Amino acid sequence: MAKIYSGKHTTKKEVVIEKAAFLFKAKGYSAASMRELAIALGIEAPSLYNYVGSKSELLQTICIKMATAFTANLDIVENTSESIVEKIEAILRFHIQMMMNNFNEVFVANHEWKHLKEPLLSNFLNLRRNYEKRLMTLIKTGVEKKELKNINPYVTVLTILSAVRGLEFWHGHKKNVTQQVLENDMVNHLLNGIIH
Amino acid sequence: MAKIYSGKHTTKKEVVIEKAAFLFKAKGYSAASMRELAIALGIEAPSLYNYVGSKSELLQTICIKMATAFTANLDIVENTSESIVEKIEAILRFHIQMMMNNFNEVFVANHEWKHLKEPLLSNFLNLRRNYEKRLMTLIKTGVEKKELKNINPYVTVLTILSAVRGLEFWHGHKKNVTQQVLENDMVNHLLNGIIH
DNA sequence: TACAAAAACTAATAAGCGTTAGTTTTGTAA
DNA sequence: TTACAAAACTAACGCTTATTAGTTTTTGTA
Repeated sequence: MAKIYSGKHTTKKEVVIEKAAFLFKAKGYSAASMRELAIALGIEAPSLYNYVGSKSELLQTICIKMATAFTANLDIVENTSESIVEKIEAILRFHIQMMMNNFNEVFVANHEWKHLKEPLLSNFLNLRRNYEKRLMTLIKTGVEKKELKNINPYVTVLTILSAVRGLEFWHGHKKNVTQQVLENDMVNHLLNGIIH
Repeated sequence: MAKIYSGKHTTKKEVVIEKAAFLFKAKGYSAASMRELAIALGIEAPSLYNYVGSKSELLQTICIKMATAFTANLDIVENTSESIVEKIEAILRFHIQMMMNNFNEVFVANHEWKHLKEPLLSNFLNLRRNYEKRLMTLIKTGVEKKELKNINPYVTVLTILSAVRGLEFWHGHKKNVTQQVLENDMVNHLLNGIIH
């Protein structure tokens, strides 16, 4: 029937991906159907294949896109001349803001990656592992420079990344607290726990 | 063919539930099939219905069981005469230990609850909301008693619960660090960030 | 106005799903 | 050994799934 909506600076494929992210988040990748996605876009299911190769391609696109975004930010932060604590704060705030501005896609990358098919699954997991390793190196350097307590880098990275992921819950109950308060309090909680 | 295995102190239904938790965790509730579960138990799919009413009943059992366990612990901790900080530490350690000893079921309750059907979905969410509220009250009391910094109770509960959930990742990479180190470091990180 | 490409449609396929019905095997106790 | 119940089986159901093939409609341009 209607031609699917396409915003100014987004291709139609990007519109499909956005809606897919919303649906995958709401129902999970497996439970979300292509028919459902099509209906949400105002078209019939087979018409989707004018834009997208397959259902799993949608998931792939979302997951890799997010992994790339986080890695790109880390590239930048690593090459600044800030202190380690400042770098960690910058990374923390980036995570929080990504959670706010790209909620659906971040959520899907965090929760539905297990449905990726090989070799993309391994690819994605490698990106993540690498990201975590670089964060650990950052923590380790901070400890050596006495900017941070003598903490275990692995546990610290785990704790920080997990806490940030928890913003998903906030997203559902925004009313309780503003984004600014949330961001600052969380950054403080997590940084105060590890600095001297 | 073979009669399904049944341990000493577990009914056959409990064996089915355990395997279901493992499968739901590994593949997600929707992607896991009853046929698959049956094969994992060495029987045919229809035989499952000698023990279980339906697939969704399996999920319900797991989710409610976990929610009940956490609530029961909170009941106990609340009624001790410990300080607020000690109570929070006790709760933290309980979460961590549940994560270790009932990994699959905790994971499923955390990730797959969205596939619960009404009215059980609302029931489950109420239990969780209630749990969080009681934790917030605990934090609030700690702030009033000057045991804790002047922090936002909502953000604090969010941060703590999320960080603990992140133990899922550790479960996959146990080698990096022992359970004792992990538990202590995480407790310290999260407590030091909020105490005076 | 005509033409070509993009984007929608309808119809259909094969595969997998949870689940039911009805039957046979197995294990236990009289 | 017989009888009964528990627990397995086979066969099949109706439904949903992602996807394909082939066709028609819509759109933008010359």
